[in-house]
Amino acid sequence: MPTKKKPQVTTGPAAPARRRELLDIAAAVFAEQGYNATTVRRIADNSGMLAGSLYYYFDSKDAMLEEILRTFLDELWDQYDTVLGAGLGPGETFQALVTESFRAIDRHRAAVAIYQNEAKQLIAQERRFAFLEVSQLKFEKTWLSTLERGVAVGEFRADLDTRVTYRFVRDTVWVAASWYRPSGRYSPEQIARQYLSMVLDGIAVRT
Amino acid sequence: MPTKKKPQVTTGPAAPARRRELLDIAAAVFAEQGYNATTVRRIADNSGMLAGSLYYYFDSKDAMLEEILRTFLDELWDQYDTVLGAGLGPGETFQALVTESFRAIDRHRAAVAIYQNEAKQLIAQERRFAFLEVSQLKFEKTWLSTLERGVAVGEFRADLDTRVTYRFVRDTVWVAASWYRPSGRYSPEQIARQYLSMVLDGIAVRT
Amino acid sequence: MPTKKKPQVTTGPAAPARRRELLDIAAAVFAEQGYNATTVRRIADNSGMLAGSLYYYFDSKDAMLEEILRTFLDELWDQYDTVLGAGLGPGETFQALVTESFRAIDRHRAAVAIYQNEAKQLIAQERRFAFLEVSQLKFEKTWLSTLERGVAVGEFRADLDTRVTYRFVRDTVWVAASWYRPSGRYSPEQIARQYLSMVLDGIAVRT
Amino acid sequence: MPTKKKPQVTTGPAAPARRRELLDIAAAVFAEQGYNATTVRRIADNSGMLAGSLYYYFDSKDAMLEEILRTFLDELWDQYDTVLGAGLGPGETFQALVTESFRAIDRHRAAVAIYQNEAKQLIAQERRFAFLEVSQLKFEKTWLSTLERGVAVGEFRADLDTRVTYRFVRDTVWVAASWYRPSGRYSPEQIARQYLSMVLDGIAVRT
DNA sequence: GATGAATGAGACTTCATTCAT
DNA sequence: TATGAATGAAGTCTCATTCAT
Repeated sequence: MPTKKKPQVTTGPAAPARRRELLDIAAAVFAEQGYNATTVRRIADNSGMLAGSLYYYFDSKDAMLEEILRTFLDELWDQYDTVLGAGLGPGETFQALVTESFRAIDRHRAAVAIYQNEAKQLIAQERRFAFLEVSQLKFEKTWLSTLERGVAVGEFRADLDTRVTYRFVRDTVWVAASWYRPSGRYSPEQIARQYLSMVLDGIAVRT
Repeated sequence: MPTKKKPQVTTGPAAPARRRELLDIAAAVFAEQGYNATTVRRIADNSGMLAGSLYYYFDSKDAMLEEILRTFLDELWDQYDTVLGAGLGPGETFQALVTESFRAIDRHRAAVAIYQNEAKQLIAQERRFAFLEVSQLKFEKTWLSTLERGVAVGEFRADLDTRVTYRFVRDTVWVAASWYRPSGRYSPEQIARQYLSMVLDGIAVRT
Repeated sequence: MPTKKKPQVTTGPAAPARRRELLDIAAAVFAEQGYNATTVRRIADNSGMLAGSLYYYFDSKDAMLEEILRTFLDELWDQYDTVLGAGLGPGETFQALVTESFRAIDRHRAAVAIYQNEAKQLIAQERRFAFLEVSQLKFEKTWLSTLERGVAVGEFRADLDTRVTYRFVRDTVWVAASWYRPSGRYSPEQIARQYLSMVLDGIAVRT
Repeated sequence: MPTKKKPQVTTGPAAPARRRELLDIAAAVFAEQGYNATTVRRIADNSGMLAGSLYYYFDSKDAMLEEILRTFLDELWDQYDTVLGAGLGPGETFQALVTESFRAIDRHRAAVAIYQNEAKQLIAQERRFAFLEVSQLKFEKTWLSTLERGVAVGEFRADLDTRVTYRFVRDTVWVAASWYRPSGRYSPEQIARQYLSMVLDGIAVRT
C-alpha cells in the first residue's frame, strides 16, 4: 500500500545493508574510544555523512549501541544453545563453550570489547540495557552448572571455589577481545586451544 | 607560649588529608560510573561540597584522575621492586608478584578498576597520561622475563606461547578488581592462593 | 534537468555570508564592551541565536576574534602595499598611508577599536595572536622608514626624534577609531585631510 | 577609646601605607593585563598575601579600581586647577596643561593606562564610575575653551575644527602613557616639549 | 592582620538531537 | 536520503567574595 514506513529500529526494511555498515563503523569507534567518548559526529565522519543524517537510520546513539550489543548476544546465544543442546559431557561442553566464545570474539570483536567496557555501567544506568543483565545471569548459570557437573563427575578439581573459578574462566576468555586481532597469527580455534591448555592443565610443569 | 604555630600536629595539615579523602571519593565514583560519565558535580555531591570547590584542591578533573593513578602505580612498583630485588627463583617471583597484585587490588580497588577501564583510551588521547604506557611496558618486561626464566629452568611448561601466557596471567589477575570486595570472605592472600592454584595447576583433574 | 546542484548561486552559499554577519555582530560587541567583558551569550543574543549555536560556525570565542583581526589586517596591508609600491616620494607616501588608515577605520571601525584595546594583552598572553606582533613590527618599519626618508630629502623637520614622532603619528591616526562615526559629517578622506593639516603644519598660527 | 574601627574604604586610618602599596601593585597589574583579565588572586600573589586577605583592606575589586582612578584624577585636577587659576594666555595655558599631563603620566603611569583602556566601558557599565564621565566633560570643556580662546586671540589657526582638534590633542597626549617609561631617556618636561613642538608647529618643514 | 576553605554565579564549550528543505 | 542550521541541556572550570579561626 502507498504508506511509506519509516525504517524500524530493529528490523527496518529500508537499506538494511547500509544500516549494518553504519553499525559496524559505530561499533569500531565505540570499541576504540569508549561509548561516552564517541561523538555521533565522529561516527558520521567515518561514514561519510553528517551527524544529523544518522538519525534517518537510527533513533538515537543509545539505539545504535543497543542494536550492536543485541546482534552480538543473539548470535552468541544461538551458538551456545546449540552446544548446550548437544548432550555433551561437562568437559566437552566446557571446551565447546570456550571455543564458541573465541569464535564470537573473532566475528564480533568490537561488540565484545564494548560489552566488556560498558556493560556494567549500562546495566546500572539505563533500563533499556536490562537485557545485558539477563544475558549475564544466563551466562553465569550456564558456566556454573557446567563447572559443577564437571566437579560432580570428577572432571574438574573438587577443591576449587566454583564461583571464583567461574569468574576466572569468564574473565580469562573475554578479556582476550582487548588484544586479539583477527588477522593475527592464530585462528580463533588455535587461541581457544591454547587457553584451554592453560586453564585446564595450568602453566606449571607437572611434578 | 606566645609563639603562634600555624598548623597543629594533632590536627595535622588540613589540606593533604582532605585531598586524600576527596581523591578516594573521586576514585570510587570513577570506578563505578566510568571517568567520562562521572561529573565533577557528582564527586562534589559525594564530598558534601559544591562542584567549584573541588578546584581549590585540584586543577582539573584530569588532574584528580592522574593523581589517583600515579599514587596507585607508585605504590605498586614499590612492592614489585622489592620482590624483584629479593633474588627469588622464577616460580617464587611469580607467586610473589601475583600476591602483591592482589594486595594492591585490596588497597586500591577503585584505582585498579579505573586503570582497567580507562588506561587504553587515556594513553591514546592525552599526553598527560603517557606514564601509564611507561608502566605498562615495564610491567610487560617484568612478567615476560619472569615467565621466560621459569621456562628456562623448567618450572613453567615450555609448550606455551609466552606472550599469550603473559596476557592470560595479566588479565587474570587484574580483572579480579572488577568483582573483588575487600570485605568479602577471602583475604587478598587467600584469593592469590586460589588464583595461583588455578593458573599453575589448572582446573582439570590430573590424570 | 535532473542534476541536483548543491547551493544555488542566487542564494549563495549560506555559511560564508552568515559567518560574516556573525563576525560583524561580534566585532561590534567586542569593540563596545571589550573582549573579556563580552560574553558569547551576548553575541548570540544580538544574532538571534543561542550561545551554543555560534559553535556551529566558529571553534571558539578566540577564533572569532582572530578572524576579525586577521580580516582587518589583511585588507589594510593590501592597501598599504599598494601605496608603498607606487613609487611615491616620502611626503606623498605619508599622506597616502594616513588616508588609507582613515579609510580602514571607516570600513573596519570595530576591528580597529578592538585592535587598539586588546592587541597588547593578546600578544602577551596567547600564541595564537602572534600575527599581531608581526604586523606591528612591519607597521613600525614602514612608518619609520617613510619618516626617515622624508627627513633625508628635507620634507620633514630634522630636529624631531623619529621614534617619538612615529608613535605620535601612529597613535594620532588610530585613536580616531574610538570616536569616528562613519555616518558623521566627515568622509574618511576629509578627516584624513584635517589630520594631515594638523600633523604636518601644526595647530599654531605661523609667525 | 577602646572601640576598634574597621578601616574605611576611602580614608581608612588602618595601615594607610599598606593600602597605598597594595593599590600600586593592583594598578600595575590592571595596567598590564587589563582590569577584567586581572584576578584578585594575581594581585594578592604580587602582594605576598592570599586573595581573601585583600578584603581586609578593600571592599571589592571594583573598590580598588575606583580608588586608583580617583586618586589619580584628584591629583591631576589639583594641578590643572592651579594652571587654570594662574591667569595665563591661551597659548601658555595650553603648554602648561600639556606639561602637567605628561607629569601626571610620569607619576601615575599605571592609572593613566587603566584610564585609557577601561574608562569607556566603566562609564557605560557601572554607576559607581560616573565620576569618570564628570571628569571627562570637565576635561573637554577646559581644553575646548582654551583652544577657542587661542583661536579668538589669533594664537591658534582659525581653519581647524575645534572639536576634532580637541580630540587630536587629547589622544595625542594621553596615549603616550602606553609607551612612556619613567626611566627612559626623556624627562616628562622634555617629552612635553617635543610633543608641543609637533602639535604646535607640525612635522613638515615650513616652506 | 591574615589564612584557608568554601560558595555561587556565571563563563565557555560540547554534543545529542531536531527539522525544514 | 541526506544536509545545514539550530537547539538546549549539561559539563568543566574560573573567580570574586565570605567567614570562622
